[in-house]
Amino acid sequence: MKLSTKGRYSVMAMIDIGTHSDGKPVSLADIAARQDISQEYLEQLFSKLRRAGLVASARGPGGGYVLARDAAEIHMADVIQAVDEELRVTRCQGDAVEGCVKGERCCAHDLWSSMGRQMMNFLDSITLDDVVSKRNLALAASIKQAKDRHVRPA
Amino acid sequence: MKLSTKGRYSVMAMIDIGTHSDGKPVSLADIAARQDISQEYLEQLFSKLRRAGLVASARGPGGGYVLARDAAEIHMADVIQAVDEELRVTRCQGDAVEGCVKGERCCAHDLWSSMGRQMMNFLDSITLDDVVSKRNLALAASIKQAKDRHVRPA
DNA sequence: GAATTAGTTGACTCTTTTAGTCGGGTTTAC
DNA sequence: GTAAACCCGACTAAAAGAGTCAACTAATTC
Repeated sequence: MKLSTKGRYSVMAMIDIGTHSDGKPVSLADIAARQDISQEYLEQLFSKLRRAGLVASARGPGGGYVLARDAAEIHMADVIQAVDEELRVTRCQGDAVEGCVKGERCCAHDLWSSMGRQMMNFLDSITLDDVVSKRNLALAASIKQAKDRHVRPA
Repeated sequence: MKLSTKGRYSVMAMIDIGTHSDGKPVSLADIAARQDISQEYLEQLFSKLRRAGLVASARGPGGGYVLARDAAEIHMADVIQAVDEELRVTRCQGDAVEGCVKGERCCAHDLWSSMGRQMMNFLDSITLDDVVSKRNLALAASIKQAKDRHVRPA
């Protein structure tokens, strides 16, 4: 139950671009230095981020990466899904029933799929802009309050 | 971003006990057969579940495991934490700042800790009894509705 | 147009974690 | 006293995670 460094680093790098780009591309070398991540590893990640349409690249001197769209239109779920491949909590989720016990829908099936939806909703509700401008805390708090009203109903 | 089989199997096994025990202990051999999990592996997991005070064991013939307390008092978070050690999404969460970039609090820090809280709240809001009696779906739906009202405020 | 900067790609390696196995115990009901 | 169960630690194979390396292409600048 943990996020891999791929997801973490990608989010950090996206925040870095959001923070340091003023229209100009940001080079991987700069991100690597600021965020203390190996540049070669970043290259792998950005290859995926680019293919996912989250960043655009500029080659040559002065090149680097820029956000492919407005920071307010980039959701955390997009970033993590782009590099981490899947957000599924377990095999036995979604439509297919494979992976459940003996070909049947396992007893915990609904639990896992609710949980997956829950996390997905959370990550989808926060945009890169929220994080860059530190608005996430307030948002998360409001969600938490909403949730608390429904936790363990008496 | 996925749950290990430890967590999955443990929940399945706990549900199995909740379903098949009528006061009597349930043997690991039975659980293993019904849930299609290796008995030796289950032994490892139950060693942790027992130490966490979630189940109690009875040795000798006719022995096995029973829930250590009422199913309504056992939360999914307890089960998963018992075997999966930690529910932290990243290293850089909680009080300590180690693991963040260069000894400082990294830019995504608050995001990860909100997310951890979010998942924790979810798993803590669902009890073994909810899952055994299939009540989890309704609960999850109510949380989801509450959340939707706060997502992406205009 | 040569040099340089920087992205692009794929393969490769090292390490850690996961998922399980194995072999021995100990307790207790019958 | 024996068989059914739990109990425990060590071991291992396979997969995933994390990171490196080398060679290449594109664009800018002098």
